[in-house]
Amino acid sequence: MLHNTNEKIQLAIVDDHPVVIEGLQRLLNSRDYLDVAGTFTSGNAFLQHLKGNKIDIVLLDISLPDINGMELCKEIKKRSPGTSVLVLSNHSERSIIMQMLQNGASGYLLKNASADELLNCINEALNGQISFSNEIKQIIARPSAHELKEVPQLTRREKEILHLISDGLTTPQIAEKLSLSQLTIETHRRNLLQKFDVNNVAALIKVAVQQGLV
Amino acid sequence: MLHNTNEKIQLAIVDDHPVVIEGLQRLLNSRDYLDVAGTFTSGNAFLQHLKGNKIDIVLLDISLPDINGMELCKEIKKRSPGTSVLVLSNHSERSIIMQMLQNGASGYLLKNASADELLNCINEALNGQISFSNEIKQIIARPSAHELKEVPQLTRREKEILHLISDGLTTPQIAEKLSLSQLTIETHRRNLLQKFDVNNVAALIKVAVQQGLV
DNA sequence: GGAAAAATACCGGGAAACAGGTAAAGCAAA
DNA sequence: TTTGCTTTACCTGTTTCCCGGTATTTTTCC
Repeated sequence: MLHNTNEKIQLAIVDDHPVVIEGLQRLLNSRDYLDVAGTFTSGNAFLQHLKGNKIDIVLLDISLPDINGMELCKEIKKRSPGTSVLVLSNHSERSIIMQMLQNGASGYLLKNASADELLNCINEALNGQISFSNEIKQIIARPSAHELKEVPQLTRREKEILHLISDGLTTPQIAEKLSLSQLTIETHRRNLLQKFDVNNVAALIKVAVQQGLV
Repeated sequence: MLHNTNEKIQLAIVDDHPVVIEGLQRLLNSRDYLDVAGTFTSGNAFLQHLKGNKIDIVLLDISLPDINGMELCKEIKKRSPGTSVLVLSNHSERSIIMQMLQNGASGYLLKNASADELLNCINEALNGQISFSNEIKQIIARPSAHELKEVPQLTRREKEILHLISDGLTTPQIAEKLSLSQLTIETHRRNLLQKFDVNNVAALIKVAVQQGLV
């Protein structure tokens, strides 16, 4: 995990604002254990670079001109699982932070984080750690009322049918699989829609996935 | 955040195994800044306790006899946002960890974590921090290939319609809202199903939510 | 300016889903 | 034993969705 002391950490920067890149370079070049191996203003350029070069950690903005930073993060982890992704962004929405984490980011800071905080997070991420700035930690630790909304209590059978619906099975298919009448499945569907107070399956599955039920 | 030195941290333990509770109590009672204010073998019992008592941090198992630990976590944060929830579980699946985080947990350790690690996480969580054991950090930092699956590239209109579908609007409703023909919406729906390689809206919305598209 | 992608719209048909209602059997808990 | 919940199943009717295909216009990009 931690590198030999005679071998510099290969770090890359991906941001669509050259001035941000320049500022980061100035800050990081003064650390003799870090080598700013490359800077990129587009996601595709960085992905190309990853093909022939090993990068230990990348400082990644989310808003990029070509690829969505969330997808880029995923692509980076797919192509080079050993590369740590540290998000450096102005987006402070909890849902974005959680999604970046879900997509494989090792850390997240806002662009207003201090230099010390950035370096600390870089070091922690290089040690295989999940690292956030304190500000991000407090955002994560404070879900909104919407995020804490209670889900209905489902019976065993309802859960089973909800899973099957979310897997894309139709009512006839579920009936066959469970050896039940299609009319039985229809009744269960109706009961699920009523419990979640939605009108159709799209809204049902959206809530169910968001709440971790499927 | 950090308490006065003359005031003990009120800590609670919720686990359905009395032997686990006892072991934790032995460990924690030796720390003079902690007060094990209560131990509970059921979620409801703890929620009752929360009504009249302030708890700074709770060590929470996920598998409980009455309430699902994920729902319990949500309920705790809803009723007492200032209470930190530190999950102590045998479940090491990344999806469970992420969902507990999403539901408001401030930290997560496996039950095989060392005493030092547990105490360290308790202290960090009390400082408003998100804290994990090193083992959990490595699980989070390593998403599976399934979790990194690429989502199709959607056009601007497709994204818009996908959002509306996930909000539960029907084809006629979307057509009216966007001032387009129902047949146009039908074509967009068909294209979305094809792009995601699914057969119906349930599977479509499931993937879209999981991938953070809606 | 041209090519390609995106967006719009159409057609017919059948299946699935939704909506409103009802009812009985089985199971679990008090 | 009783009560209440869960599960199963039925009925009719309407609406929506999915499936197979096609075509033209608009917009975007090279």
